[in-house]
Amino acid sequence: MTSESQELKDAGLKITLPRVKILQILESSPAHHLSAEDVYKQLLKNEEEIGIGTVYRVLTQFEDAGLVKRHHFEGGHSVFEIAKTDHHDHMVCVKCGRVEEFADEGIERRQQEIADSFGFQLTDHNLNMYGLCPRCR
Amino acid sequence: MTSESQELKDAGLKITLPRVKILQILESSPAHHLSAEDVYKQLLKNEEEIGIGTVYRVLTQFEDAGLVKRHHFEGGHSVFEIAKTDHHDHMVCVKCGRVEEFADEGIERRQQEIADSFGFQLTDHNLNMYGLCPRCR
DNA sequence: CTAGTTGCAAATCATTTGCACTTGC
DNA sequence: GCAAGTGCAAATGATTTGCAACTAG
Repeated sequence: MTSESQELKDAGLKITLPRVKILQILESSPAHHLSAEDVYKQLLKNEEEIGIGTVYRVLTQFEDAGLVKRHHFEGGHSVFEIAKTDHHDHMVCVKCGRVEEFADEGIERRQQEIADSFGFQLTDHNLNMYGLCPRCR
Repeated sequence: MTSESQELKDAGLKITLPRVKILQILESSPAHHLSAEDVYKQLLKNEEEIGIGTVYRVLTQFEDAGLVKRHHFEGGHSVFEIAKTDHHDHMVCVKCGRVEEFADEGIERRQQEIADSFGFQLTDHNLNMYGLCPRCR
């Protein structure tokens, strides 16, 4: 059994061809953040007969199962990212769409302090920065 | 001249009925963050003959003019907020929806340093924290 | 076998746009 | 008066869904 199949099984999902293929794409893509359309295009390139509707369905199931994380960046469409990495934040190029990931201990700590000062019990947080990347500026 | 008219004038926008009405709604609404649909519904309630297309056009103009700030929250649609206050971030209660605004000079500075280290020229950034507020926890 | 899954196309939702008709200045 | 602004409806782009055919267990 492939590692993808095992992951699906562990997540409680039936092992089907679309799910395995989409999981492979998410895991093997050099870009960490893919839109549903990106995944679909990659499937077409691999000559898989999988509809865009199925791509959305599978990605949503993966999200529910905790296999991927969905982000709503500015600019209209959602992007999906494999959820096995540690917490990190994002810096998005508004021109070419490139996404850089970073984590900063100081910011994390300060966020917690601020939440504490308001009496908030944090469940999640995200910091997104937008701008021009070195290549686009 | 009403204060709304003056604000439009200052922003370099022609004073038209849709713009004045929409600005009034944004300023008088108890909720700080409104979707285009929210604004449209409020206009209908006030029996104004303003189309949803115009609402989107006006909100986009307001954004360009710096009168409002657009946020992309989870769930697909954008929300708009009057931009009279300085930059701040948001802490949202996932239970009651309450939104606390805060600004932290240390975090702001650190964000800029991180962007610099990546060679990014920032145009915008936002930090959203989610959790339970004191009343809900 | 049969409940879950998929492909496809049609439907939906948020948002944008083309165009003929107003309106602000 | 005329460019800018608006209403409306049709177009768009992203995502969802209904349904008959298909497949994993």
